[in-house]
Amino acid sequence: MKSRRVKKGEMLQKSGELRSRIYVVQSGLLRSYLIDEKGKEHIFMFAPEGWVIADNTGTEIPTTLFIDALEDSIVQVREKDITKEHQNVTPLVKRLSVLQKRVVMLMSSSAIDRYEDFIATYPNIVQRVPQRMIASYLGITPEALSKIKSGKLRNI
Amino acid sequence: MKSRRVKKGEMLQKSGELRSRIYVVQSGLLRSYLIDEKGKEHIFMFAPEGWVIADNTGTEIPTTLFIDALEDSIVQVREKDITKEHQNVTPLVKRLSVLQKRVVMLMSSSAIDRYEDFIATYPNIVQRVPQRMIASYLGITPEALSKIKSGKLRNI
DNA sequence: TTCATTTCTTAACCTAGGTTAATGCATAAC
DNA sequence: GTTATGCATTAACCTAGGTTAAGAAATGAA
Repeated sequence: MKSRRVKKGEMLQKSGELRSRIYVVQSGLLRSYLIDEKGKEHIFMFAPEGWVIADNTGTEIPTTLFIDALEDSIVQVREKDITKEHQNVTPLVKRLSVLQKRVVMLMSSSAIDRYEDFIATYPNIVQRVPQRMIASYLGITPEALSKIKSGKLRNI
Repeated sequence: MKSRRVKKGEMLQKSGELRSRIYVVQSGLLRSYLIDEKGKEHIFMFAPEGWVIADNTGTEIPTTLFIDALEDSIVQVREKDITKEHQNVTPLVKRLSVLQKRVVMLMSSSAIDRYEDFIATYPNIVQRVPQRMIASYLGITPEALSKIKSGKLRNI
């Protein structure tokens, strides 16, 4: 079980790769994100200590996400095909459940509600990453996030 | 392995239940959806022949979705805890990948692009369900979908 | 069949959030 | 130190998509 030191800003995976790995974060902070056709960056998830980050691992589908470090980090790298890890279905189901909630939020909640949910769910990430990345995770612009924080945008 | 006949409109699972099952659709069409705080319905997924539909199965998390039949259907009901089905990790990973794409689309694409992607991905579902359900799946109103179809809303 | 309910579309108007641009701060690079 | 680059905020303006409402078409119930 090898661990690896990653410097802030270092890229662990690029979109389009065929052999993706699973990264278990032991310390620090990683993120996965994509770049759309217009060149815009969208953060898919943050992974602080204890979290797992991966993308299509164990399928023939090429990766669509980039993974890099937002802080100096130590990560455990699992080369193994996720489908071969019989015992680890539960984290998969948990990730499904997290993703399901994310879809639901994106479909049914305003940016304000999503922001409040984000703060409640990831209270310790808010101070560790720039505002523009939180905006990116929420699916809004940094300007809109500023409006929300200053109360210029209000839920009815 | 028991199969069950379900009449159109019949409810298979209600939000809030603790023991959820896995439904494998053999014929017909199921959907899962949620109802938000404002009482609005949001379709989470459609499941035609061959698809699997489930919600937090194998976790302690209560279900958040309703599941019902949009057509008379025959479904295989699996009572078994999803985590116990060692060999079936691949469908889980595939569902993760589908959900991941859904999040990405909701974050980065216009309603028009999402509609076109929906048609390309699920060509045979479009004719089988009412427009308002497609709108609900896309995260827009039926009125907005009408605008899109009549060309009154256009991508730049 | 008839009446009622739901579905789809159109139109007028409205708003959450995007875009553009300017300004003040931080970092980082030299 | 100075200069440059990136970050956050604000403001003016814009637009995708929501809301409300009304009419036509389809579906269902009795």
